[in-house]
Amino acid sequence: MRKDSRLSGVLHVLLHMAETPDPITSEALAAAMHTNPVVVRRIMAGLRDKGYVRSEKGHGGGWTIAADLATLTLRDIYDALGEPDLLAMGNRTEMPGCLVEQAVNAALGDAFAEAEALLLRRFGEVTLAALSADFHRRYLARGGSPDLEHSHAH
Amino acid sequence: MRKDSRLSGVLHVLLHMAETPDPITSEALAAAMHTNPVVVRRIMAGLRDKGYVRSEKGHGGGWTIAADLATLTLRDIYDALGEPDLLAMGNRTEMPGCLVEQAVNAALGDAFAEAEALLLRRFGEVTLAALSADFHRRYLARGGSPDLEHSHAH
DNA sequence: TTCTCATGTAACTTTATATGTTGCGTGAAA
DNA sequence: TTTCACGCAACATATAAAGTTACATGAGAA
Repeated sequence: MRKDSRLSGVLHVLLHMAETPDPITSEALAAAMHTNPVVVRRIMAGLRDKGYVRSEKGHGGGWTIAADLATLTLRDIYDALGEPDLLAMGNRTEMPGCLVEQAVNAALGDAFAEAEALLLRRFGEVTLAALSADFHRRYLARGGSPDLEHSHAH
Repeated sequence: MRKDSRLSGVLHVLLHMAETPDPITSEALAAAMHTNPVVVRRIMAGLRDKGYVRSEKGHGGGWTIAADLATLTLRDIYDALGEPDLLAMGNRTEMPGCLVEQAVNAALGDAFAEAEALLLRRFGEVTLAALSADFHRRYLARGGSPDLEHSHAH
């Protein structure tokens, strides 16, 4: 299974948006992430529906943040993406008639459920404001020279 | 990404094998799991290499357990499968130059690492003997009638 | 009004991976 | 020597993320 990087991607985009009050176009965000504008719009659609971001068409249009980063958590973003699968493994069949498989499912299912709960709990503990603050810490630690530092020129 | 069910499948197979000292053919195991004999051989190959099971060719051949179920853990089986990915999500890029992405990776990476560690810890706590015992509990609870109970006739 | 910019969305392609299938070779027992 | 069963390579299928193309829509600029 190819790993799903939408959460990672959308957080990246949001933190960039947090650095400026001006709208940023899908194209600019896509360039920063080395991907396609349509991909950006696609992963942002869920966030727009939840009201976390706003999009404007036409000249001067683009994406802006529409929520308080101090209350938005990674969990909110994850949910807005449609709660994609967290685990790459699962039981072969749910609700099996075979008792052997029931025993296996019970043991694995418990572990899987715990891991998922742990992830969701962690997601719920991290606000976007905290993430942004961490970025600024790294920014200063790196010397604090101008935007070049967090640009994507490679 | 489609979910990986090899661990679930191989445990199912092992518990069936634990119910009899006689060798069981890939074909019989495949029938129990509603899959293909080649798939069974494929997921069993790693366990054979580790010495957890043995395979014999020819008449009366098939698979037998070659290890002590009381010391074999789900973690051992997981490792024998080649330690497949546990999580369906991951960071977009490892070692990014972008500080924003570094901050995102750090936050998500911590959560991911914790969840993986939790799963591996849980896997290490469950022996195949415990799994088998759980099956026998379920078997008795269900009335304990003959093999029909854990057969796969649907 | 007309042109340009930027999003919205559907449809298609690409890529990666688990799973399913076929075919043939090898060794062991009847 | 025939049959059984595994070993394994090669190919096919299914699914989902990611990338791409094309076109419609709406908003501001000229």
